[in-house]
Amino acid sequence: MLVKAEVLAPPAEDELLLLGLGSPAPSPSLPSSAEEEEEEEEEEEELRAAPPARPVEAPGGRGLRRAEGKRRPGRSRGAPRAARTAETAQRIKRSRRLKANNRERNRMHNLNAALDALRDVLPTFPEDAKLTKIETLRFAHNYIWALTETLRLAGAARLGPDGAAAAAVPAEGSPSPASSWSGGAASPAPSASPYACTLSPASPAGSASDPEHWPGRFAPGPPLPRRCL
DNA sequence: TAGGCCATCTGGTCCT
DNA sequence: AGGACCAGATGGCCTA
Repeated sequence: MLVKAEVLAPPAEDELLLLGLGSPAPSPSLPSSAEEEEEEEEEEEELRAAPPARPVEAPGGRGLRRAEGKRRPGRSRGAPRAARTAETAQRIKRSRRLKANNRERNRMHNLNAALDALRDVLPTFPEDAKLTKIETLRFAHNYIWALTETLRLAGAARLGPDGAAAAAVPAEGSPSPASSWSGGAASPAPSASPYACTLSPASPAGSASDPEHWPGRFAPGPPLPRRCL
């Protein structure tokens, strides 16, 4: 998956253009590590091109005073200072963007890893069925609700028919975890058996008349979802 | 082929 | 200033 995305990621031609770099042999399919390397190189290039104390930005070239005695050879052929400054600014901007992209990518990878961890603790059938992100979240929500109900019922049974509310268990009528789900849609009906199909993400999710709780392939009744059911 | 899902990029906003 | 977070846009892959 990750590999696919990275391999198929379009070559950042515009980046190279913006950077004004020659052609650093950009393979159309840059693995992320290579990409990062390239970015680091860009960073270095940037630093080389525009170190913080670089006098280019200083008006009047104050910073050059030091070397003012001898004119730097060969510089005269370069782009005008203003152009170079603009180019440098653009490079810095671009570099920051790339860094931000990297962080964002990592952030999403972490998020996906957490989602995978969540998938791992959710019972699915067949075993290797992979829930989508939204399915995972909904299923987890419903699953927690079902477990909570189990505890509650078990507690109630232990305390006898009088039904004193079991400690640490949601009292009857208290909002189930689903109460704030799907934009405040009603929680799973207490009367509905949440255990009818615990292995299905669809199990306890609200009443059949609640479309918010039965989205897409989780909708009750035929057709059966291609996964998990 | 349309629609769903996904990864990534991007610019904006908020926080430290 | 820089990083985290977020939402919109985009494009690829897959399935019905």
